[in-house]
Amino acid sequence: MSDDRRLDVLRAIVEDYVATQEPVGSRALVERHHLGVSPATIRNDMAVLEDEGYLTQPHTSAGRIPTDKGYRMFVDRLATVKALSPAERRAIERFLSESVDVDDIVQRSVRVLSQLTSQVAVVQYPSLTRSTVRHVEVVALDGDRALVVVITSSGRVEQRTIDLPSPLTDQLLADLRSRLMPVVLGERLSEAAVKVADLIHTFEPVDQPLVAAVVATLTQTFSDERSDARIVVGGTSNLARYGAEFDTTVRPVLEALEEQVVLLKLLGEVSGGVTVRIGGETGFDTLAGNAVVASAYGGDGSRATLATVGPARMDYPGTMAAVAAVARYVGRMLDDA
Amino acid sequence: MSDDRRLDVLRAIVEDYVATQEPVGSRALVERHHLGVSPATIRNDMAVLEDEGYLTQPHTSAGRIPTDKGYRMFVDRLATVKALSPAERRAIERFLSESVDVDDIVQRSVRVLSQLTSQVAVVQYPSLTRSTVRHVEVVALDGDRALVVVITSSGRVEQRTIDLPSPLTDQLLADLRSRLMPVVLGERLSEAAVKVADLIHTFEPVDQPLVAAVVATLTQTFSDERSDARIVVGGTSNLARYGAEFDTTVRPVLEALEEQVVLLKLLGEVSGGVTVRIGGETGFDTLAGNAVVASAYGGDGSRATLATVGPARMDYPGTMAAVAAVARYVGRMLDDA
DNA sequence: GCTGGCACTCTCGGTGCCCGTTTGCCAGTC
DNA sequence: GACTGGCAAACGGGCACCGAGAGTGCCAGC
Repeated sequence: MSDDRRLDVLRAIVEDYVATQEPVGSRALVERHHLGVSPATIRNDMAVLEDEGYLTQPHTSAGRIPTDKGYRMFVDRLATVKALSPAERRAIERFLSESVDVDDIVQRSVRVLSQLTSQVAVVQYPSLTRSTVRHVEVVALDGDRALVVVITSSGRVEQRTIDLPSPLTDQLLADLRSRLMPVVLGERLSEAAVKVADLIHTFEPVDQPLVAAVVATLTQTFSDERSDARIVVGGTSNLARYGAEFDTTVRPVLEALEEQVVLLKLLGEVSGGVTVRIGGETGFDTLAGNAVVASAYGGDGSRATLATVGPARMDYPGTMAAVAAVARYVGRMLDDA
Repeated sequence: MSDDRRLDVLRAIVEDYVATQEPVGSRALVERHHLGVSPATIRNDMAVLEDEGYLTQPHTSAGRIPTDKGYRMFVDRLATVKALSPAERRAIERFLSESVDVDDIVQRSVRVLSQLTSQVAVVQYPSLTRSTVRHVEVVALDGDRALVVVITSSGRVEQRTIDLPSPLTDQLLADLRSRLMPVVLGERLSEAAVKVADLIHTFEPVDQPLVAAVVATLTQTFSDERSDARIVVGGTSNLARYGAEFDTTVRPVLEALEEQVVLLKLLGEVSGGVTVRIGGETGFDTLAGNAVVASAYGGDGSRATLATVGPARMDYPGTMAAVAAVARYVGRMLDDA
């Protein structure tokens, strides 16, 4: 028996099932694909594929549908890459290039990604930790309070209000500014957090408590993971395409998408290019029947992740192409900015 | 025939229908509420209420369900105010008080509001236009670019990158800073936008193009509506409680919630305290069968709106109480900060 | 190794039936 | 005049039943 044909059969089943969303039988298969053999032969292949765990049948006398393992095989070895159309590329590029700031880039990415894939899109804000310090500002507020603002190379602005142990004099404020900037400018956030700590001892003992308060806040801001934790979700109305039972399929996904923890984990384990995780591979039982297509984006200054979440029975080549394309454009935009 | 009893009947029907989600018949009604009359009498009342447009029946031999007009009457004249339990109040207060910044406050508000009401919650960012300028910063970037940062009394930070006609010298930068701040500090954004424009002429003619560029960006930032347009949506998984048909009830709502335009309109027309809009009153056909409970929050410095969206058959007293309470706490927090 | 044929299984849609609920109406009562 | 009890009629939900259709597994034959 030819192994090649069996794989062809698996590919054909995945493609047909994705297209029709209905279990595919041996006859329909030979009719739609010119496999050159009879349904009976296909049935034998199917039986083997089922034994090996690539296929399953909903009930005894129905066609086969792929298992998670089947999809995995399809993605790894059977799918042919599908490039986006030039029109789609242009649309992505044009839409994203109208962004006015980082918030806007993220918003637009979510939108374009969900529209392109008809799935739920998830985009993480550009990472702070790998980016560098572009500016630090300390602003005196009323009373014994101050505002610390950090601006990073990725264009993000983080601010914190602090309660000071004593009032901030103009003199000290100027001092702080002039000494802070040279130390941290251009440093990676992790470096800056260290360097700024050394600064305390260069001030007069009287001022040290106050400086320490400012420095503590800065350190906290520099090493804050929260901006990584900012994740935007869009396209949830695409969940309607599930068509099927609401409570068993859509609801768990909606709930998962509202859990920061889940989102972070889904996006966190992506290192390089386009990664696909199917069903149990996501690490969440509630996402059974679903798959996540993710990709890192951006260079050192803004590295983070974006992804789509959709039914396991999705158009993998198309989705992967869309995710890759959006990741590429978003990365380019952020690194240019 | 007693008008009072008819209204009691309407109230009872709304309450029962909200609780059971099933059409309520005359017998069930007399059993559950001690109305002191027989089912037959109730039937007569029901017939009148139906004639007047407060009730309808899904089909000939089923119980009655309230119409939008029926809910409206219930909300306006029949609902008894339901206060939140002390435990709930404390929970809201504690959870919100842990917020570290404005982003966080908004996030937490959405969360607490959706959990409290088991509905979809929508919270608009505090308005910029009514708040005042706390700080303005101009930062020189590489080349001929600069970053303008505006910090407002409501704690929001807005930043813009600008391409300058000529390089920004240290001297000019210092000049800009020292002259900008006194002019705009404490001014309302709308005022500041005007005042800052007058500033151009106080600079040397050579510098004016560059200053003009900065001022233009500032003006734009001051009068930018975009931050009003930032709206966070949460609790969409509560839509699962609709139980019913997905495509006809849940999908339109999900789609509406992804449309900024719709959200803005829903939140925009709320002036004072808690406002309820039922079915067609929302102005969107796609929200038929749903109701929006909204409230403005915050004082002059941060005025904006939050709301919940849920099925018209909702627990109005409870939802209204929750919306009012969250609005109160959020407003307090923002005005303190 | 592939094929056609055949018996078997299972789902799905349609039909008919019964049951319970609720209504509307009417005649009777306080 | 307002309320009540009784009663026929309407209607949906649930259930069993049936036949059609699709698909499988297996086997004997090429």
